[in-house]
Amino acid sequence: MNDNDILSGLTEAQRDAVICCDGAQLVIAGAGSGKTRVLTHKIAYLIDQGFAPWNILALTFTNKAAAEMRERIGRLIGEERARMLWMGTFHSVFLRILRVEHERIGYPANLTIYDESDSRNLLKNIVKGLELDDKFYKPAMLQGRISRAKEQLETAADYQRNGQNYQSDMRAQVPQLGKIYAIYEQRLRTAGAMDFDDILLHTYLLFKNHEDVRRKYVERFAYVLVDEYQDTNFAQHEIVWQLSKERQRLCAVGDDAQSIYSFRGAQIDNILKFQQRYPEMKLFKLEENFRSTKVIVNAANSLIAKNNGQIRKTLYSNAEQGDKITLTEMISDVDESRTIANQLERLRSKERLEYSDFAILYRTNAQSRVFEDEFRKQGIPFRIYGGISFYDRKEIKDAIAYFRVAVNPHDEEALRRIVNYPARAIGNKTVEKLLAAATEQQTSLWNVLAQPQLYGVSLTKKTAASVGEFTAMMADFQQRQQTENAADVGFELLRQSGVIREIFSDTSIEGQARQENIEELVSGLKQFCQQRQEEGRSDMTLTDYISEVSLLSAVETGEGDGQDAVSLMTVHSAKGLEFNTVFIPGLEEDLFPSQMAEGEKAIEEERRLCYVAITRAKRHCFLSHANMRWRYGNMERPNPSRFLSEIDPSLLDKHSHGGKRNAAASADVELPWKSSFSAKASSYGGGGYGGGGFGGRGGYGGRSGYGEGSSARGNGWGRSGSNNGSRSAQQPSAPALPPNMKPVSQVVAKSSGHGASAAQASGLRVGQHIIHERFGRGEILALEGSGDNAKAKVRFQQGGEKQLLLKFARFSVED
DNA sequence: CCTCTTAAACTTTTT
DNA sequence: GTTTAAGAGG
Repeated sequence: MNDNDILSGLTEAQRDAVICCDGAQLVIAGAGSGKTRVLTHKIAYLIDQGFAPWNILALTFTNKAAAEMRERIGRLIGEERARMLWMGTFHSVFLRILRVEHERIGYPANLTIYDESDSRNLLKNIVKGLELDDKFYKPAMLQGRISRAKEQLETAADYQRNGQNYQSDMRAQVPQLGKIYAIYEQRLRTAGAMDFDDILLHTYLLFKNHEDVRRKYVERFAYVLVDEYQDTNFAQHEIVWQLSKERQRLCAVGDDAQSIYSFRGAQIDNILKFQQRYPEMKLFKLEENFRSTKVIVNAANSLIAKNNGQIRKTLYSNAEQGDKITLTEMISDVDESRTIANQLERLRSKERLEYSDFAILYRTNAQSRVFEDEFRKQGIPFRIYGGISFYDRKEIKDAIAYFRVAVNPHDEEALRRIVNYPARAIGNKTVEKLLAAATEQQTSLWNVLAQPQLYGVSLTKKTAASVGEFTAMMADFQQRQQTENAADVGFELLRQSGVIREIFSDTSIEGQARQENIEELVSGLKQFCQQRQEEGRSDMTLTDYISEVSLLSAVETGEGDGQDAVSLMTVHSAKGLEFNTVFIPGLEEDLFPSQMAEGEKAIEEERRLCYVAITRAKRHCFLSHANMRWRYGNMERPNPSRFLSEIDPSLLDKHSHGGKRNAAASADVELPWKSSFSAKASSYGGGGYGGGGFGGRGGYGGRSGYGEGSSARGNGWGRSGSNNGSRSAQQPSAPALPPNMKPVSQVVAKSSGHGASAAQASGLRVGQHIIHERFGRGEILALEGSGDNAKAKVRFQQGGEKQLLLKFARFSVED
């Protein structure tokens, strides 16, 4: 391997960034500009220049990114050498270091990691112990505030010293937070556990308080590379500085336009601060996008241009112009999923694409549901990324908790989880008693459990026997796991503890799923050991396994990437990926941008998120928004996202479906393209996307019959008057309502929202006969709900019983 | 001490 | 609509 091989195939801009190895460099790499290519080739180049692989530290944001980079580097310089690189996420690399240097920070080498739910449990427990009101001291909120402090490298002592924190805690109605933080920190320490933020905080403190240790790692890491620098938080920024300040052999790669993690403490201006901190640094910009068509790049540019304060750069594409971006207005979320499925199939056969060329990128995981249903119905293979992770399942958490206790018995959260699972007569009361003693005497729950009498806890004979048996078993495994491999100990532990018996005695459907999960976990253990054996490594104890598994994210856990399937994932998970065709549904206010996004800064982040979504597409991009969406068990009528009107309209091809917002909801927003759609939209009208949709979730969408031909069409929701004149061009056949056929919604609308019952609001009563526009004659069986949710249960002469949402249902009362 | 029922909260993104 | 937590009863 020589320079030419490494440098050939790079553009001039890329090559410049690769071969500059003196002093700090900041590479601003636009979406699709070959960022990973620069990083991998640069590492190969460094090794070619004489750097040893084990002297190079490359930090990424996700394990997946690290694995992919390692593989690509392996192809350049050979796998063996690639394996020797220090490459991984901030958390995994520094956890590894903390284990080695544990004595310096007063932690055991076998420290375990608390995930968010562990942390939250602990906080809940602390709040309870302090007898504070958990209405004000909400665990999730406390966790957020403590996390933010840790990201700012503030220890509990620092936190309490800083008066501003107290002010802010007073305002948030949690004046005791400083105390809680201090106790939290102490309890973590007693448990030999760290939360995610601690990994960074303690790394920082380690380097800060132990200059010799810092020097050791400065020596080791002759060259430091950081991917996705825009996603680093303050702690990460500082640690990088600790490691690179003398030699400044540092290369940071990032794109401020793709910063989407500020909610988690990422500071976009770390990139700006980078220039101040490393004044000699050289700036490189990669502005040519090699991924997407001109249309897609320009559309993304037009959107992101609405943001202030970014590093100036102009992303451009030399690829073909490409098709316009399709923007479709959908009737409902179900209509949206169906339409997208159809668009997908049409494009797939037209361009002979694979399913894996497609991705559905949504804002929230909850949105995956409708697509799941629809794709299953149509037989479209799909794969959902994220959501409930494998490691979030109860049975897996339980099993892992056993592993954690075998590794680190003081791990309180894990211990509490398993001490009475499977049931072994160590009930809540006993645990409470033991825990109280442990907290009071500043020791771990395990210590008290192992020697209750020593800590002044008296137990009944029976309980004491159970406790003794349990602690003896776990103590045995704590010994064994130090020498035996993870697969053997892990399985034996699950068997001996009774977990296997417990899981496999349940033969219900759910029970079988749990069995499969446990089997998968065990085979994962085996794989873990086998792989390391093949690599000639000796680190395959449960400790090694646990520390790896605790830092995996949902997106990274599943396999089956080889299957030909459509990818369903959140925009966040899609960062760094690319697809031939991308669908972005749910572009609606309060969804994308999220309703949680308050203030201009938050909106800008949502806009960057949308930018990320669009730039995942290589050739085709479909945007859509629905006029009705089922959320939290309610039907909502969202407005189109502001982002849609921010994209250069000349790059959009706008379509609309029949169903329209009703008068009440549509008066406010006038879509810019409302008046323009006409001819093109009709091509969508013909299919089967007609009206379809009355009443509850079960009723609308495919189930109760869309595609009933023309009768259903044009009879969508509340197309009454004020809405749109232009529509008539498309649907001239929309009949005027018969005089007596008033949508009840008009009645309901007046009195809704004040808890008026269905009966009160509509003036309807049980037993009345009605004539429904589509379902015909029927009798009201029941009225329920109130306001917008008022529903009537109606039995129709043809078509059986249906739930009608009075707000939308169109019928008349039979005289 | 366990299990079943009912109430409540909560749904943005993740190392 | 969903999952999770607390309460009552066995």
